[in-house]
Amino acid sequence: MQQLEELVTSLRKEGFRITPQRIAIVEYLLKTEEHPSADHIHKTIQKKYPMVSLSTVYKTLDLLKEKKLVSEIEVEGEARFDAHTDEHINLVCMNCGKIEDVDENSLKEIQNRAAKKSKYLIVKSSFEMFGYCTNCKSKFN
Amino acid sequence: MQQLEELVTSLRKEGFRITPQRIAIVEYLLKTEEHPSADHIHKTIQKKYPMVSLSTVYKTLDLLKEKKLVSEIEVEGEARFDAHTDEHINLVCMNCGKIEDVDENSLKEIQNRAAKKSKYLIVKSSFEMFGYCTNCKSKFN
DNA sequence: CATTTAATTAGGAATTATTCCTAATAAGGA
DNA sequence: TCCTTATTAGGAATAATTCCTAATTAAATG
Repeated sequence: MQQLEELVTSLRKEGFRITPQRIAIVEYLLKTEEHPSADHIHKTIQKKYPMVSLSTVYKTLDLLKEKKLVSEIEVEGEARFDAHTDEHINLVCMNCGKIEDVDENSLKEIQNRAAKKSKYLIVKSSFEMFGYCTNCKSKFN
Repeated sequence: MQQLEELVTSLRKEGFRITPQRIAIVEYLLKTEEHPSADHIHKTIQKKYPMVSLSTVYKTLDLLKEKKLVSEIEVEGEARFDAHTDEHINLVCMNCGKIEDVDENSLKEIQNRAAKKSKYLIVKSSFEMFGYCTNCKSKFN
């Protein structure tokens, strides 16, 4: 996801209104590496902007997903969001829930191969790995 | 997932009871290619065995997951199950919900690379691609 | 085969992430 | 500044999953 200014102007050009709620959400997503859930986003930005409702967070995330400005991954029945939209692997810690991104060049190639084999028209991919992060793995060996 | 008999004896050896409910669920999972949801499994086996409750389906799926006899993937807030437990790519049709498996040799290698880079201890992976299947894609071009 | 007992089940209630609904608000063009 | 209409807040509705408990039953034992 690009810079805040570019983003705002591009959304405005498409006829979307730039509200303080949207700015707060986008701003937070741009600077965090946490892969937050909707609820987490809501709680976090409420500290700074108390008047943001959870339903607005959901609605804004829908918009950003549609514009492909954020990507979504599902972890344990909960959606988590990320402004890193290139194809990458998400590593999910099964203990603390932390998610780390790992770049991997071959994903596009794999996607092409799968598309050819299956004859599906592929729109997006999601690569997840589950395990234990460096902090947590010592507890589970 | 192996044959029914092997499975049953291996579970029994571990002290689990072999109930008609569990047999029905395992039997169905072994023969279908549908990647059914818990609810779908429930509805399907109820035709043959009317006295199987949804909570038993959920509990049995938990057991099978723990024993790594089925794998789970999440699609649109719903878990779908598959007796195909080797690492593979799941192609999900965004129109009809059909899921197709595609084998891909390089997944293990990618997993190893990601583990090394991130220092995570990786337990399982999930590779999903979303798009339109051969039947549905003509409607969306 | 009858008895025992602990695992399993049915059924519904509780939980929880997400979506839906609507009146009130406010962004941005005129 | 005014007007139009997209957006929001807040809570109710929805739906998948988990939890709870009394009743059932698999299977070990004698």
